[in-house]
Amino acid sequence: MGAADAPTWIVLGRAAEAIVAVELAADGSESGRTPLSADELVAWIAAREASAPPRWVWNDTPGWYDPVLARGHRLARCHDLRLSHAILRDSAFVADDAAVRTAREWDAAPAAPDLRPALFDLDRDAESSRLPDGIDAVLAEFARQRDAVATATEPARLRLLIAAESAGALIAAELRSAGLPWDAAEHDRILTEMLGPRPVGGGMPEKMDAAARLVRIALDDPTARLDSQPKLLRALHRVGVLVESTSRWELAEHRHPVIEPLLEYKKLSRLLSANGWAWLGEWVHDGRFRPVYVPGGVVTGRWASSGGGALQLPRQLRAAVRPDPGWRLVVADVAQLEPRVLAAISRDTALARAAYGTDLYAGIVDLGAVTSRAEAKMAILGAMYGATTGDSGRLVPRLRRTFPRAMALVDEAAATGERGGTVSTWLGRSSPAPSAEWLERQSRANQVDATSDAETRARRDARDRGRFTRNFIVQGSAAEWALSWLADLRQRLATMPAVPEGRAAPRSGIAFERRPHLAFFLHDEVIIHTPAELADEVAVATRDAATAAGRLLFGDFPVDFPLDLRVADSAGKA
DNA sequence: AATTCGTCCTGC
DNA sequence: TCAGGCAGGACGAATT
Repeated sequence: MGAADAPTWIVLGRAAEAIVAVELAADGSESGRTPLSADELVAWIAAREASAPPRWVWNDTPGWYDPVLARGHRLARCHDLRLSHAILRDSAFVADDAAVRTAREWDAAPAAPDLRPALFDLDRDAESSRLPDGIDAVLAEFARQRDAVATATEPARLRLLIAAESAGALIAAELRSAGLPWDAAEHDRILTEMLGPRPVGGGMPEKMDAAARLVRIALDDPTARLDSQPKLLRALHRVGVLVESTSRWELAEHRHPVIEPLLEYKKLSRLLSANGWAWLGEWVHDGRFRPVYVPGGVVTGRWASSGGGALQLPRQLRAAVRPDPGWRLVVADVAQLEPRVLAAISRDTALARAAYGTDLYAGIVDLGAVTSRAEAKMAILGAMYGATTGDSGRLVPRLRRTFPRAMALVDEAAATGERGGTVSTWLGRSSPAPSAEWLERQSRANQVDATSDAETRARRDARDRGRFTRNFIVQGSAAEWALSWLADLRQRLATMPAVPEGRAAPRSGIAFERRPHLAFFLHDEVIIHTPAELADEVAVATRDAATAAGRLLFGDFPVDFPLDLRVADSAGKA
């Protein structure tokens, strides 16, 4: 079959006793149907991908793609029906009466990460996945989704969003497969340096114990319990440290001999419990940290993670992120992504110009809106998060004069949210409707006999929701840019040469992991694991992908996305 | 005993 | 690290 005849989509689903692959032409008409046994499925997928990559359509990416990855194959494109459904169901770009909105059986929450290759166990009970997987149901949902996009007010943007979201699903699976190269010995060294040697019998590490002893001396209580917030609070009160909480920032405001060792104890205790030896043993195997990424796990479209705290790795441990011998890490993050995205989606050329080719905050200082970089940063964050008081809130009005378009967009988003309306990101992900309780409290507060208490609460609810919708359009649109960046970069890396098998980590027989590949993603940062000789080429590709993502989403609007990028032997600060 | 809630700290 | 958005994880306390 020549590329001209290649199907646009191949839809996978379950039939009576097997799996069936249905090929669809560009107009949606069926052009082929192949029954497949579980055993032959992966080989068939790989063969079809090799001839002319279609867009694979399936109910949920991990169930179908993990077994393909495990057998060493990578796929270029997919359409993830679950993720796309969640977007289309709520999108304000989609017609109110679109059938996709009422297909409730596709509302399944992101499945708890199921790492077993359950898909190919034809006898598994329906319990393990509540998502439809029968081929007729899958084809019907795909048709509903294509119809919803075709009749939407912004079909091109929704197509981009669905493609980016689906690419994210592939990337999440590949990130987990490849893992983040992790030097357990270096991690152990850091722990030993900070906490003391790993205790053999389950006791407290030396340096933590030393800090605890100093705290107990200062508290004049040899048996004080430091891990119980209420007990610690009472002990502090007894020695005259009248804090309301035991949080670090409040303790730091007091002067007392107990403060310094207590802060030290809390720091070490946190390190031990969150990322100590237990974490290392549980999450790092064969030199890789493999968290579960959850694309679309956050309402705004950001990814969440489940297990291992992948999105909260403390800075002090990043030195343990190390490439394999002969390999390098390319570590890149976008400088001030969200305000740049705000400039683009509001078409605020003044803000874009302040950011262009430089440090955005410095650019704002140059415009005279504020007098220091620190003020610029606080003002911008306040604008995006809805600060009304304090230093940040005080600075926001100055931005309103300097960047009226950008500020009008976020202010309008907040006003819409306060009224109970929904807002949408650049590509069309819409905020969820307010809860029934929220609406109930608003309407109760509007009745003539409303108590002032009810009015106060409703007002606060409304403001909370306004801050949410204000931030939603910025955070969500930034997530769309980041996904586009990642998807573009992934395809560039896929064209780079693979090194011979011996040059990759021993565990990795997977072909794409023998060429430069994504190893970590965190909102606006990416880490690529690459053979050393390709590192410079990867760095260029990473920057080019950022430029391409900006063009794809914002056309020729003059906003740029400069990267802080370095090639390194460690993800820790050089 | 098991589950949920609150506090604290980490990341963006 | 005061404020103002989005998260996850550990742990102890409260609830069932």
